[in-house]
Amino acid sequence: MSITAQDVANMAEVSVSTVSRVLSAPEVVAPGTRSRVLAAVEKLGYQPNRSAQSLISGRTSTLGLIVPDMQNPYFAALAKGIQERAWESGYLVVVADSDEDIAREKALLQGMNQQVDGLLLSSLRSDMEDLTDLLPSTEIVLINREMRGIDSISQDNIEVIRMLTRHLGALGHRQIAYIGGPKNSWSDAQRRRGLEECRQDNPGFEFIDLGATSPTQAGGYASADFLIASEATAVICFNDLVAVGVLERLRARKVAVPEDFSVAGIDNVSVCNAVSPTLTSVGVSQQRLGRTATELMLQKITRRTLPRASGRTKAAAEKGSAPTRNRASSMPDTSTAGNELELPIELVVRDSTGPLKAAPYAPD
Amino acid sequence: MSITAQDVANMAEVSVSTVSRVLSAPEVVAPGTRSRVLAAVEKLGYQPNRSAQSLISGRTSTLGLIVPDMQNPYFAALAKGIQERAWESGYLVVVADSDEDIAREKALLQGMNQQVDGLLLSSLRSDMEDLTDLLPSTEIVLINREMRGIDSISQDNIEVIRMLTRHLGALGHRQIAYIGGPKNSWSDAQRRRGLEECRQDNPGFEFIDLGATSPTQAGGYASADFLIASEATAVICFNDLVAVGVLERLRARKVAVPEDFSVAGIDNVSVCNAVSPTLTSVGVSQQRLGRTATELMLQKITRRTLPRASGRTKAAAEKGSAPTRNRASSMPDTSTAGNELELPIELVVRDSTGPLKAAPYAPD
DNA sequence: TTGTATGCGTTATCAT
DNA sequence: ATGATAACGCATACAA
Repeated sequence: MSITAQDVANMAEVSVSTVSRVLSAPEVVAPGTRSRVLAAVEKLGYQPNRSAQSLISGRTSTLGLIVPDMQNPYFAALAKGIQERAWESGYLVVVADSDEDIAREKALLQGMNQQVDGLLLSSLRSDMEDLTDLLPSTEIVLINREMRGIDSISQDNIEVIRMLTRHLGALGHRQIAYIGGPKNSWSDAQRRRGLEECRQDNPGFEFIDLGATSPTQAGGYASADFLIASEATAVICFNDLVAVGVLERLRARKVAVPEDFSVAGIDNVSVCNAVSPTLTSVGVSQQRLGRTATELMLQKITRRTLPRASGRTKAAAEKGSAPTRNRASSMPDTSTAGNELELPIELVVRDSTGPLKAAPYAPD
Repeated sequence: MSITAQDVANMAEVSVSTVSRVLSAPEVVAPGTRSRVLAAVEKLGYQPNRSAQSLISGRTSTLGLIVPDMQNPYFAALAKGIQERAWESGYLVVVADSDEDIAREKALLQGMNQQVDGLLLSSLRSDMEDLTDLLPSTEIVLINREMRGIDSISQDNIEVIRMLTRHLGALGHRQIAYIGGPKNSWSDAQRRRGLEECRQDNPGFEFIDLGATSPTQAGGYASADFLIASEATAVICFNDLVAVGVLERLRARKVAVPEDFSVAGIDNVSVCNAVSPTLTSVGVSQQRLGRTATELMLQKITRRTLPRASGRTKAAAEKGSAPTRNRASSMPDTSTAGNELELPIELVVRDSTGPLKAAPYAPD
């Protein structure tokens, strides 16, 4: 840490400015001196002090990511994709876990805000206001949540429901239940919109609302009994974790899957292959989603030319370029303008869904 | 970002130094001015520029974490614990994923080194040399790997094997197989030592080496056939992911668990509850391990009084205080000196292990 | 108790 | 093409 540009300058017998130039604009310095400096850099193992660079440039080469739960495989995969893409562009990623706690989320937002060039926010529960406060100071990209005026990229949850409905319909199911997620979840709201659309498009179908549950295995476990008690022959779960919980409870109650019920999850996380029966699921690759979100963030950051001597605080808030809205979708999107990013939604059919055999489960 | 201490100073009609003092040593400034400054800070929403602070102090309030795979639930949980504990002390955590790639790991080591106050390295595969190069410039804590001269904290893998052996032995098993992990894995080496110890302590037992595999579900899937072909009635898997793969393959081959084989995993990650049969496993809580490692790291960092105007590069390398070695163990540890940290190892028995019913699986 | 001045390591501006 | 010098925002030794 203690070896500075001055040390290099001494060894190469040049000034610090030349050292700096060799690293930032090599072509402008004479080949002779350049190689001399480079040699010194190499020998001393000099690496510019990032803090000093940041102090001048106002940029940290660091991105922030806030997720509700790192242990949830969905967010783990997302984080992996983000970190990967960021690293390719020389960015580090600070990952923070709000533990599904909205107060903690706000604190993280505040705490990370100034130390990163941009904030990637995944499925957060915070209000609009909390975000708009930060907006002038930090670039923000929302993942799986859309708010007007803020860039975002999300899975097309309506299409997700459509695909699942079509799949289950093709298997003969007409009574389809839905186990929902947290009430303030944007994804859940979208999925319910999808259900509504499907209800109207498919008069022969019945969609049964099994209410909300926590987006975990435990939540699914607790909801499975509602499913058994319902008229449904198939169920769509808020996410794969919930679906796993449902499978577990169904097994405990000796209900066969997919013979008695077809169970489908959403997101297609890795655990789908680990459970038995393996779980049918649909979604975009989280890693790709993460990469794409990061891509967008990097564009925003590098596009922005930072004013060396800018106006006062409030001036920055006014720059408000028309925010781009992006949607990961398998269908052409009809939204406003800007760069549309499309990610393919994959439906992966596994053992937990099958043809409608008979009447739904009825205990003897 | 653009509001500085000068702005606050102007509003409070004091000098910048007073502003700085109010925040760092409030008791040394007159109550009147103090509240005046505080009011201005509040009103302006002033937050000190971290880069400027870092430039002076040489510390970044950031920790680095390198894991081989964030998607592996083991490392996800570990990262969660680390992030949590770090946040409590005002530290952010940069998480990087080497994707099991040793070259990438080296690059990450290099790249993060200077931007963090300390590096938490989990199960890395790098050579000793690569680390000792960094040692003078960064504090390092190894997790689940021990190297002389470097602080580390790990699960007591020998005890882990002992507990599993005792458990399986109590169920009547005498032929126990082991499916190992990566060849250069420190954990795997420890576990094999544990097996060796058990072999000597339990003359009636036979331990069967089923070789190495990748530490994934796929690895377990591929190894299960060796298990079936062996004399074993029970198997200990390198980790839970491998165990899940084994279960899957056994199911595919219509081998009943635990009737025909008892299957045990190591680490007790969350997926143990999701599979069927639920998986018996043993290990320390990853989150606690992460917290403890971070605790140690924070102690190292804050203990170190950084010399404002220090000697040259090499001088720092000489400080070499006797490194502490820590081990998470359920038994008192007899290693050298310093702070011994003990974490309880939990054995969680689930459905995948059971009493030896009859002869091991033999196809009709 | 408070203000002035200096320096942290780097980049950018201006001379030369 | 290169070197001196001035910021960047903050903390601190020293002066008052």
